[in-house]
Amino acid sequence: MPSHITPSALKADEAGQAADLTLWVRVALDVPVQGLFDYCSATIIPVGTRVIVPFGRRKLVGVVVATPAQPAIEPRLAKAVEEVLDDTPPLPADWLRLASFAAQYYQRPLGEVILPALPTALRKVSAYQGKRSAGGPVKRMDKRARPLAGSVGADTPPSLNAEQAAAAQAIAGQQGHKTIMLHGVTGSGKTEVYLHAAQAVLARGGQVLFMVPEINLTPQLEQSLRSRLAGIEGGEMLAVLHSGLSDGERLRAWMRAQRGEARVLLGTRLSIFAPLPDLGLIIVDEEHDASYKQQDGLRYSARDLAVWRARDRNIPVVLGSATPSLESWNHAETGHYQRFTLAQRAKAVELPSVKLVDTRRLAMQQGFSPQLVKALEERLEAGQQSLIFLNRRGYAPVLNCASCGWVSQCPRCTAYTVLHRAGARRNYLQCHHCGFQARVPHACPDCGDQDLKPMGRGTQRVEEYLAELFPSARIARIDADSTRLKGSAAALFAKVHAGEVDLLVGTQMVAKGHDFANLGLVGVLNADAMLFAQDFRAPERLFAQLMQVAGRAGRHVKGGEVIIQTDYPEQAVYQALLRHDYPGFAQYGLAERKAVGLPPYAYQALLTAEARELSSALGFLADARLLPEQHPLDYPTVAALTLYDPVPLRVVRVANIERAQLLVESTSRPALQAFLTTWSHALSGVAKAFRVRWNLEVDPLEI
DNA sequence: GAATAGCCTGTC
DNA sequence: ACAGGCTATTCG
Repeated sequence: MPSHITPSALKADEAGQAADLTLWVRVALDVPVQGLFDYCSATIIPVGTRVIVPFGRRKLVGVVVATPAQPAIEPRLAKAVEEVLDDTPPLPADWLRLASFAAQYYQRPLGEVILPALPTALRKVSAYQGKRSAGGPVKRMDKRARPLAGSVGADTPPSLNAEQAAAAQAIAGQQGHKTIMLHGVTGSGKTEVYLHAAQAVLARGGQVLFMVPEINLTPQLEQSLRSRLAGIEGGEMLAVLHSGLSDGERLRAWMRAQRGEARVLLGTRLSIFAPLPDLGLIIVDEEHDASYKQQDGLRYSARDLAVWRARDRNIPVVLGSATPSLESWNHAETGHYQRFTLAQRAKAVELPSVKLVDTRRLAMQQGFSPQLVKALEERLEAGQQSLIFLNRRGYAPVLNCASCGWVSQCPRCTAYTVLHRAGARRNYLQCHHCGFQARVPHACPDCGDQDLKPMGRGTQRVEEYLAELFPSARIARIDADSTRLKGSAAALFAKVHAGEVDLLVGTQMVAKGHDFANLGLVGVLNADAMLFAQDFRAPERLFAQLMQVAGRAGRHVKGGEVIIQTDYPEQAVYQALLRHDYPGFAQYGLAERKAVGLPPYAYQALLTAEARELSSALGFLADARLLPEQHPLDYPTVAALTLYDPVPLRVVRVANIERAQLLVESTSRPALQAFLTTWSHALSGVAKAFRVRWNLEVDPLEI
């Protein structure tokens, strides 16, 4: 891709031939139309520059991606660029390469990748034209720029143990591209390795991109990065980028990254699209985490793009996790990634012991086994904290009529409504798929019986039961409901850290990041529900989640303990957890995947259709499936390509929209890619006829 | 007969 | 996506 005007156009210009005076730019626009749009310009506009162009009856911000000698359309049909937005430097060539790779790989028009990747102010015409635009967003930002965050005391890096030092040195000394897997249990000190390696890269003038799954859950990381960087030299070297920022803050962080003022960018998945001219190292912490996968719009994997970007820029990338994805683990096993293992906990506290409680023949009380209750008592007496982990919020997952069997169903979704308690007389039923809320009926709507019973339990009910069991214990609940208000999550966590809580009930929110000093026991309820989710990745996710939640116990107290209640203690996942044996679990999981031809031994894409009628969604998918047979000449001959039967989604109706999907699979990634390119272009035509919305996801995480 | 919802087309 | 124009349809 040329980064300047082409020689032929320049020659013509010099020669002064009237016909050839015009310069041409090829512009990417955020419209769901395949292709790029050519405009003429009187001045040279470098590739990577944003421009305002007329498009139909409106104006749009676009990005110049090429400067062709001749337009692809009849020259007199082309319009002229209206305004060149040069308040930012042109987007760098490597950034454009990343965007066009993502567009190709995820089967999207280039403009639909490039423009949404920019801060909103940089892609809105109204930010540059009109009454409130004074000088454009960048000038306005620079004008009101104030010094960022007060100074932080520098801290001295702790010394590394032998394992940490080996990993840090390998990363720091790495010349050129390499993907390094850092496999280390919770508390083994991965963060220290990242920080050491990052410092080495900073010292030789590189920028570091540090990605985490969710930034709000790791405030400690931001703090330690800040204080560590303060020790290097003056100035504010850290920028933070995530979706929780306001538009202005986001623009600021983005500009500081592009201008090279920020030397370390700490961010969530979207930060993979930040321009970083001196990028020298990418770190992907908790690389297995599903948050790296964007779930709407361009469905990219920030982890996979990080590996691509690092290879493209010829720099190292570190993938860190206690429970790597099987995809990454397989790359390490086959030698594509270099693996470092941190086997010891850095602070010399041993791993918590894991116990499986076989619940098949036990008299359970409100979901609690006698063993778990006894263990809770003991920890209470010892003055230690306990955590009950349950991945189900609300009071009870369904309300049920004891006499006729009626269940509380969402009128808009094929799902139950969940019973929530919100104080006396304020209980309600809520659908966790569409948000629908209803009052709790006094009597069964079908038979009028007043005997309506909550079935099963969620965090609220567990909290209630614990209060009954241990009346003097101080209990807190942390889930999406109790942390809805801004600041309430931080307040709850602060109470736990301050030792004002004895028993903590929580969903996966408590599993990530937080380091509880006085936590001795973790009890896991209802883990089996996760194990038998239909998805083939369910055991992998369960293992990762339980490892993570288990890692909360005994980080500082001795004799940390994890009790998992299950009906299936013999399952490989639980057996591996007993031994803290991720490699064993991974080996087993990979063998299973290989035997049935699932990823990483096959590549997948998922076509999803949404329509008012299920028959339209299924009809669209059925026709889509027939396309390659009907037009064999258009399609590359793809060996080992399977298009499965269209099937309704497990939760088929959400908010009165019916959903179905079709899985495509191949043993060859290039073959699958070639097929998808032809196929996706043909799909829009079929979709129109069926009046469906559709989405094609490459490398889906859930199928 | 005009008001208006749905549908088709083009966007350099 | 979005705007514009076209047509089928409904209502006073």
